[in-house]
Amino acid sequence: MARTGKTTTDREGDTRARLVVAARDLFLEGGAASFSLREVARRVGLSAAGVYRHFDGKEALVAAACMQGFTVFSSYLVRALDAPDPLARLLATGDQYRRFALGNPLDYRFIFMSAAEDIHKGDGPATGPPSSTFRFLVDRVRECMDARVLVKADAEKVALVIWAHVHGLVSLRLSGHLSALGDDEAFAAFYGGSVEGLLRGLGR
Amino acid sequence: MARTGKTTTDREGDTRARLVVAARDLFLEGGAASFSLREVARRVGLSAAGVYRHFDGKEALVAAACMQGFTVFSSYLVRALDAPDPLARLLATGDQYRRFALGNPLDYRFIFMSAAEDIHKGDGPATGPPSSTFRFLVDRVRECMDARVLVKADAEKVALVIWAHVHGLVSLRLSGHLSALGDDEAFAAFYGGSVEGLLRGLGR
DNA sequence: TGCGTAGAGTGAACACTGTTCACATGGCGC
DNA sequence: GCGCCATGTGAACAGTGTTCACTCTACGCA
Repeated sequence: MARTGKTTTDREGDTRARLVVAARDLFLEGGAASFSLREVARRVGLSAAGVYRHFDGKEALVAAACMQGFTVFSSYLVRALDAPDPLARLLATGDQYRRFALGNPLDYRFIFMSAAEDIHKGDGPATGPPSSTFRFLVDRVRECMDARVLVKADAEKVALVIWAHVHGLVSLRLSGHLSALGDDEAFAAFYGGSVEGLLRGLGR
Repeated sequence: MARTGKTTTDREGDTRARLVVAARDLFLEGGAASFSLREVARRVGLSAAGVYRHFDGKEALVAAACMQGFTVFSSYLVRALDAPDPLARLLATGDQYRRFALGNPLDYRFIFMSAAEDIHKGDGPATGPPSSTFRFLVDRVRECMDARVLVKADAEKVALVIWAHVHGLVSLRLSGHLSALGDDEAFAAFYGGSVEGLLRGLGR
C-alpha cells in the first residue's frame, strides 16, 4: 500500500515531492482531461509502476497535485484582513475569492466545481479544506453583524448565501457564460454591483 | 467526414439516432469519466470505427448525447408560465431551474458547469442553447419591472445576477458543498429564503 | 439492364492509457 | 555478515480513441 501520510526518509519524500510538482505542472498545462500518470512518471524519470509506490493511483496523484491549490487559495483570502473595517473586510474577502478563481481557474474548478466526494471522501459534511476556509467567511459575516452593518441572523447561513452568490458569478464566468460582459475588469465591476445588491437585501 | 446536420436516408438517421440514445444511456449511467465510444458502439452492434461515419469522435458523441438535456431543461422552464402573476412566474422559473438541476445533475453539469467552448464552440458570446433559455429569464425579469415589482433597470444584467445566484446555490449543492443543509426539501427552503433576500436587494 | 459511385460498415493496426505482477537492488538494523 | 523492506524495474494485460484500407450494398443514370 502506498504511503499517504508524512515522509519517512529523505529519498522517499524527495521523489514523492517531485512527483507532486510534476503532476501539478502537467495538470496546470492541460487540465484534468489530458492528465496522464505515465507522463508524470516520464518527467520525473520514474517508471509508471514506480508511481504506485507513492500514490494509490491516478486519482490520488491529481488530488495531491491539486491540494497545493488550497494553499494558494488561503494566501489570497488572508489579504482581506488588511482592510480597515468589518464591511471592507467582508467585501475584500469576496474580491480575493474572485481574484483567486480568475487567476487560478484550474485550481478553482478542482476545489469548488468537482464532486466533493472526490476530495474529502468519507468525512462528515463539515470537514476538508473548503470548509476550513468557509469558516473565514463566517467570521467576516459575524464581524459585520456585531458591527450592525448586517442584520443579526444565523451567520453560517448568511455566509452560505454570500458564498453561493459569489461562486455563481465566478463559476459562470469560468464556464464562459458571462463572456458577453467583456474583460476581467468589466466583470469585476459587474461582480461588485451584484454583491452590493445582495448585501442590500441582507439588511444593511 | 461525418454528417452533422439533418438525416438523408432512413437507415442513416436510424443508426445515428440509436447511437445518440445509447450514448445518452451510458452517459447517464456513469458520467463523463466512464464514458466510452467503444462501449456505445458495442451496445448498438456497431464497430468502433463505424461510429466515425456519424460523429467526428468521442467528444462529438457525448455532446450529441447531452444536447437532449436542453430539451428536458426547456420542458422544466416552460411550466413556470402557469403561475398567475409576474413575480410568481419569476420565482417559479428559479424553482424549475432548481428542480431540473437536482433531478438531472449530469445534464446540468454538462450544460452549465463545463467549459462553454466545448458546447457552442466558435460562435459568438450570445448564441447556443444556454442563451436561448436565458432569454426566458430576461423576459420574466422585464415582466416584473413592467409590473413595478422590480425597480426598472437593465433587465439583462438583473437577469444575470439572478441566474448567477441561483446557479451558485444549485451548483454548490451538486458539488456536495451544501450537504450540511440536509435533504433536498431543506435545501429548497434555504434556496427560497436566499432568493427572497436577493430580490429584496434588487429593489422590490 | 448494367455500371459507377458514394455512403455505411468492417477488421486490423497504432499509439496510447491505468494497473498489476514478479522480480531486482540497495541501504539499514540486528 | 545477514536478512529485510522500501524503492524501483520491465513486461504484461485489458482497455481506450483514432486511422486506414478494404468490403458491400443501394441508388442514379446511360
